[in-house]
Amino acid sequence: MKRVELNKENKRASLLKTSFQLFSEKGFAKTSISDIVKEAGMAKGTFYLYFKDKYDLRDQLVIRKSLQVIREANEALESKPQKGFENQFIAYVDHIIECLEKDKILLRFINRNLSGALFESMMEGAIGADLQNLLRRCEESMAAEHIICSNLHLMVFTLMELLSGTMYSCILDGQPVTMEEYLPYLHESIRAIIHAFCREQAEDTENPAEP
Amino acid sequence: MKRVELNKENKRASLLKTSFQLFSEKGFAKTSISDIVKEAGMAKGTFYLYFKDKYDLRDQLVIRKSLQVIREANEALESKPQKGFENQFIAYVDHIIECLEKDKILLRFINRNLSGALFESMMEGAIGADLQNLLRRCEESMAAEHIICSNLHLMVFTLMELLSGTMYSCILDGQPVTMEEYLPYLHESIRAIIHAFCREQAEDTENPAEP
Amino acid sequence: MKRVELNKENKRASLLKTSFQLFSEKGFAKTSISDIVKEAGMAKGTFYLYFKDKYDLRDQLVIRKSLQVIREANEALESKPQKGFENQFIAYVDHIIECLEKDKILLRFINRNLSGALFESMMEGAIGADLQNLLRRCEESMAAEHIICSNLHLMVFTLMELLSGTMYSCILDGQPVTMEEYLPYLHESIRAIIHAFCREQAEDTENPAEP
Amino acid sequence: MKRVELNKENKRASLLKTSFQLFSEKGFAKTSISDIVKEAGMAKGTFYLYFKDKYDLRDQLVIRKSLQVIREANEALESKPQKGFENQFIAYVDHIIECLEKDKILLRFINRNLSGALFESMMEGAIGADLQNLLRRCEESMAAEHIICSNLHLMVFTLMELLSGTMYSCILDGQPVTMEEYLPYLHESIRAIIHAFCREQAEDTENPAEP
DNA sequence: CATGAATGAGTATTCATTCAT
DNA sequence: CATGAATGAATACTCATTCAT
Repeated sequence: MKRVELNKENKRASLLKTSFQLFSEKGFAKTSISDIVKEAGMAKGTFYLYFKDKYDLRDQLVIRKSLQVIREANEALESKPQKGFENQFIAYVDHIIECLEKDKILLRFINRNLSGALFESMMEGAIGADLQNLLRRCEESMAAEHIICSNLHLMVFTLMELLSGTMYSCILDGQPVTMEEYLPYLHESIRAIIHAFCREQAEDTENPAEP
Repeated sequence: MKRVELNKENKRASLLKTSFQLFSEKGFAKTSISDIVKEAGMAKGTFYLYFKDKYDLRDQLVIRKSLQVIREANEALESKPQKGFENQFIAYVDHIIECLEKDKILLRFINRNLSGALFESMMEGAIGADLQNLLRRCEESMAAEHIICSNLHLMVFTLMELLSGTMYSCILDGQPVTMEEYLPYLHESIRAIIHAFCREQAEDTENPAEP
Repeated sequence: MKRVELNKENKRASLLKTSFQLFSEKGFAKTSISDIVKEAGMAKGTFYLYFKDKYDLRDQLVIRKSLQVIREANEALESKPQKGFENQFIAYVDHIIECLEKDKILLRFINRNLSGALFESMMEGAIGADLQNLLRRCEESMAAEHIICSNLHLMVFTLMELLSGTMYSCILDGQPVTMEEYLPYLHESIRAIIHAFCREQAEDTENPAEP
Repeated sequence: MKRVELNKENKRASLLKTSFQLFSEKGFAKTSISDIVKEAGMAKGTFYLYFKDKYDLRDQLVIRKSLQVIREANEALESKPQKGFENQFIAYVDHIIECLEKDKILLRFINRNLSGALFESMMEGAIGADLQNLLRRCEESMAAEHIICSNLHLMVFTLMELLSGTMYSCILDGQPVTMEEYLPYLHESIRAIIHAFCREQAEDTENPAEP
């Protein structure tokens, strides 16, 4: 029964916003549709005009929020380009960390609610496109720098799993150390993995760009 | 007196086993206590003689199952000792992977239900002791090989986060590749991270403590 | 809009009526919410749209029923005014007795369920206002008759405790005698207590009775 | 699981004592047999060796506790005899008040749990005998003082109802005043009621029992 | 579009009571 | 006598979903 919440105009947005708050506070399982509509200041029936059920709402929420993080990281990367593939990648990672460190609730939310099934469906939507984009840009950078990667997909996968796991622990729990303390080690680990996957192309003269 | 004690332990074991099965099949949220006791063939009230509630049951389950994996890996490691710290660690990881690849349900269960709060409480129990043990053994190995690690704790943290994230994806979803395909890359990544954290001690005799 | 409001009030009334019946028949503790809604012909959930729980329902019931008795006694008193404070008070008491003798279930219900805590909260609501009214009227009567009461509050308290205790025994159990038999003794006792608390104002000459 | 509570010897007494405490603290309805035996440090089954059920236990408790109060008042009265029937009665009342003011828990317990049905059954047991005793003593006192009471039973009934109602309010709730403040008014009311029921016998010789 | 009253299946939890040991 | 594990009926309460207005 809070406000009338920008009445009319944008009920869907209001429901998304309210439910994000409640899911973060009380968790998904303990948040009822009743709670959401009461907080959003509308009637129960209205919920079903916009979402199929609670799960539908959650999934839309995860997609929007994840997309938002990735977009922000992309934009930040474009506005401040780095020299060299390795540095670019690390800058990208730092943007994501910075973004989620500012919005810990979002981090917790994404981590809690990002199920495998949903993740795959996201990969075929806008997020997938964005990530394809990222991969392509990586390839370009590496080509420009004459770097050969044994398996780009798996390298990104490895790096992303490392990032998401450690980020969650350090940012949210400060366990085993805070993100600030961990960051140099993370950077080193990332560089080490990149080196493990990549090698520089042999001499320019002998190998004139893959004949 | 013995008969009765035995019977109790059977009851508890039966509840744990049944609920593990149901949680794995239908998920924790969609499994009711009714389901569990019906499947286990006992009265509802009996459940409450052994567990405080569904959450208590789940936590005990996670602890038992996790402990089991770690113990198995420890035993396997002891029975087949490896040469060198790096190889030892990789063998340890391989044991865990092997163990969870055989029991995917267990992997899914642990990953789904291992919340941060529970994890920390586990670290103060038997599992914590086992992991302390592991760390100590690492230290001994490294000392014996004159390897200096910049931060052993954070190295193990990094390696474990990498392992658990990739393991979940590859073993359970086969995404982006199967574990079999990913394994060589994982090994390389592990070695790379270890190298990033460690360096060999300078000359044996002279070694004037970092000149 | 009106139809719906009306329907709601009917539902609430139906629950109150049904539960009063059941509480009277089987007692509060042995009446379940299931019983009530079954008897009232509605769904379980509907109950919780109108009352917080069984205790809330009971309290609302006690308040309504008590108010009803007091209101009736007030109305009866106004329609048949008596001469003199003492007679007025006795007439008031007789109205209450008459009213509860006709509705023994109500008497039993009020007596059983009127806890101290609820009683006090009632005293701050409509019932309190009604009783304040009664006290004020008593004061006026007494002033008009030049009667001085050493402590009006305590007198009414004393009389009411006497009334409620004896009423319950005599009307409901016929113990030690029926109300009919006891009534003259009750009247005498009331008069005696009033005399014990009050005395007539001194001599006419000095204070010529407010001419 | 407290102590072993004077093990063997006196389980019944232990159960009575423990349950009195718990009933007083949490109320009868919210005290379970589990609570009682746990607190008394014995097994559930043991309860049923001594009491039929919770209601049986409560009733025995009420009887014992009530008897105790009456006995104490009787003993106190005998040890400090008063001059005159009226003073005797008031002394008796004061003893009861004093006794219950010291043990408010007991007062609350008796008031909460003394149902009409139980009361009657008590009247046919030891308590009834004690009260008969009291009545007989009253008659003797009055005869000795040449006082004639229009109805001794109803007078005692009236006085007792007045006493119990006001005592509960004043002692336990301090409402509308404390017992200390109320006591003089109570005494006056009692004397007034006694006077209303009794009159002194006219001259001894000339007045041969109401001509 | 929006409402919110009504539903009733479903859930966790309690507890008096029994009975084999 | 004493135990306490086992029972399962019973209870309060929740909540996603529908539908008449």
